[in-house]
Amino acid sequence: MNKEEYRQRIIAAADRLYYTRGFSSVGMDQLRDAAGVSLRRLYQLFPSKNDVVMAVLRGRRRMWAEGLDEHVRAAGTPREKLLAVYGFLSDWFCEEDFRGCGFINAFAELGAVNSDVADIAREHKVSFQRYLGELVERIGVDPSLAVQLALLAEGAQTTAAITGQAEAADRAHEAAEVLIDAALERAGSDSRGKNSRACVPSDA
Amino acid sequence: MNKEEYRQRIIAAADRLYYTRGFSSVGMDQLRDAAGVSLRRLYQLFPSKNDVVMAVLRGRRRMWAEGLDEHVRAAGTPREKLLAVYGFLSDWFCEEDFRGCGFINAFAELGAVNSDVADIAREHKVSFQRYLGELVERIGVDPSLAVQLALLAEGAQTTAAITGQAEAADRAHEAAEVLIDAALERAGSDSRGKNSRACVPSDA
DNA sequence: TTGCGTTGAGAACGATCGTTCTCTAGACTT
DNA sequence: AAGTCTAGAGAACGATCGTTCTCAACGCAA
Repeated sequence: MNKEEYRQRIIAAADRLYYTRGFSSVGMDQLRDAAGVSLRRLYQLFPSKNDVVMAVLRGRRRMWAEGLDEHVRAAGTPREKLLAVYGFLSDWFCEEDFRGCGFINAFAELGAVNSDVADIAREHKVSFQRYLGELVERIGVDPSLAVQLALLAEGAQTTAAITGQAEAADRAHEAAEVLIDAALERAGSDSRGKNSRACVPSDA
Repeated sequence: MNKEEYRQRIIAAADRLYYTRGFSSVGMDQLRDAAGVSLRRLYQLFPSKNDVVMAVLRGRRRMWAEGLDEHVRAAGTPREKLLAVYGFLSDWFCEEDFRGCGFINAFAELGAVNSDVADIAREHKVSFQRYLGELVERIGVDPSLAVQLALLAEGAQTTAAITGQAEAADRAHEAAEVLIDAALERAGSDSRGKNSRACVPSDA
């Protein structure tokens, strides 16, 4: 087992522990036990706990982006791709140990006293908005739709985490349909002439 | 200065400290200094730190509900009342020390290891949904609109907190308008006959 | 085999934190 | 004035935690 394999073992164990119990309530000793490595090796690979935390968050960022993109790519039309975001959320919310967005949690717990954590949380959220922005661009509607859809997704994450309602993803999906279709209608009417509040079928 | 005044002083100081720095990074000594009371009196009024935390959260729940209701009552029509929620959020997000929803933060930091905190966070979110539910009921549309509007509000809170974009409230407001009007249209067409996807002016 | 570098196990250290205790000074009662 | 109760200041205690250190065991080259 080489250095990189040890790193991954540690990160995987830390991710599980930190996600389910929070960062500050998991000590390095528990992490050592869970990862099955010695404290010596742990500190050799990660000079401080903050390094573990950041490695976990970076790993989570990558996993999340890849999982989302995979889900979205499987969808057909641009409109379906946008809606696939909420399917991705729904699957995630139904996982047994779901406990909200790791970056929202990290920001809430450490963001005020740890700017590295605050930064990566911000980057994660901004890049999600950007990702939605690219999908929105393809259907040629106002970019502000991307922010609206992001708000629904963020809200679904915190709602599902705190209240336990995994259906939040479905409500977000329904709302997203309405918002997308309204944006499409508006784009359609704008391109055909100003001030005409046209009535276009929602599956246009 | 009587017992109750001391309690309020302590809760006010704790609220400020906990909200801006998180719960676990604020010690009882700092709270003592900020509140200007002796450690003895502090423990006399709150037998443990958890009691302070819970008192802070209960106070925040009341303040939040009152502030929101005040804002909503000032609005005229039921539709405007629903939209006033996002005006309330906008004002809040622009406050200098805004750092997200205190209950989301508390849940993220302590929810996994402190069921009192998890419970009050859940209660807060559920009662917000219920509050929106009552407003939605008055305009006679599908109750699921309340959940959708709640998702927008929750999403705006985390987005504004993490990315610093106070405009999230405005985007949520715009999205809420679209969702409300779509629900009104749907209710209108349902009451006039089934399967007629009628085109009703959005200010109906 | 001897010597050297590495590793694991876990003790040790220093800091922090929640909580309690001590000591002292002042207020109030009789 | 003497005694009693209360309260403030902060030391002290015990636990926890991040981090480092010790020491013995092991692998391995010469």
